[in-house]
Amino acid sequence: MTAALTQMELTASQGPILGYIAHHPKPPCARDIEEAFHLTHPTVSGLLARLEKKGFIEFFPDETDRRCKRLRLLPKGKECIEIMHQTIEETETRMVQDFTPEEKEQFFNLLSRAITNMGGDPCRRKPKEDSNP
Amino acid sequence: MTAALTQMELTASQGPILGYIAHHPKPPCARDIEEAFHLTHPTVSGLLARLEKKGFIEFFPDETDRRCKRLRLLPKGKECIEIMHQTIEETETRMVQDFTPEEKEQFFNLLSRAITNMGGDPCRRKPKEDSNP
DNA sequence: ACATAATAGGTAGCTTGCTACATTTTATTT
DNA sequence: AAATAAAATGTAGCAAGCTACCTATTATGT
Repeated sequence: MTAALTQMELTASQGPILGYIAHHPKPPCARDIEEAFHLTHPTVSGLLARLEKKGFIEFFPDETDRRCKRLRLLPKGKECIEIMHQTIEETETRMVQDFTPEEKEQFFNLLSRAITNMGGDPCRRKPKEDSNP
Repeated sequence: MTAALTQMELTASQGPILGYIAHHPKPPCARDIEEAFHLTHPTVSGLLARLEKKGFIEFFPDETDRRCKRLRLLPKGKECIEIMHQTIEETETRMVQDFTPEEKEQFFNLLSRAITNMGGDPCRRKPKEDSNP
């Protein structure tokens, strides 16, 4: 994934930010990103400043709240989203390439429980079902 | 773990470096740490400089090779090792607290294979056997 | 209505990761 | 033996994480 991002002049941290903006129903503000990624606001500030400087995103003012700066992708940013999706699918497939369907099921269940035991978010997304059962 | 380290005035990166120095048969040099942790030499340089400044370690010259600076723990550094060991054991126990022995076995096997599939080091240490089987 | 709280964001300065380039010492080659 | 290559480390400068403190705006409480 990092290799794919590097080719697009993005870093491992910047890529997921673009993904978040792309999939958010309404244009998010910096605060939304802080919560989604569990980052502090100075960190997000810097990330967004660099994404703006490189022409992936732009800021625009919220209509009612003059404190918020809303975020949207520029065309250069939108181009990256599909490539990121492909890369995620390829990578996840490879990770469990030699697992049987039962092993996949077991693995994701046990891993989710271990993450929960450590106090983490279990997982954002369910693993894909096998297309040939 | 980070909480335990913070109490000792160590960061999450500095703690494992102390552990490595403590368990290395001979006093290591910066190069050994680069390889063990897959870090670049400027990163290691900075870490060691801060550990030295805070009095956890000291440098001393290699007897035959004037390029190397060997590393050893100072008393303040040695005190941290046992606390780190305890913390690791407590944390690992908690992670799989509600797993049956069979689930533990399965989990570590599947996780090792997934890591291998991603091109990583499978694991440095085997999970502990149950003491009451 | 006005004082106070909470919220969104900015800036400074630190640690830890990196790449790229320079220096010193040791090892190799011819 | 001299030239060259390899190895260990240093330094500069960037990205991305953090805490701590500041400003501007909005929301709340009396």
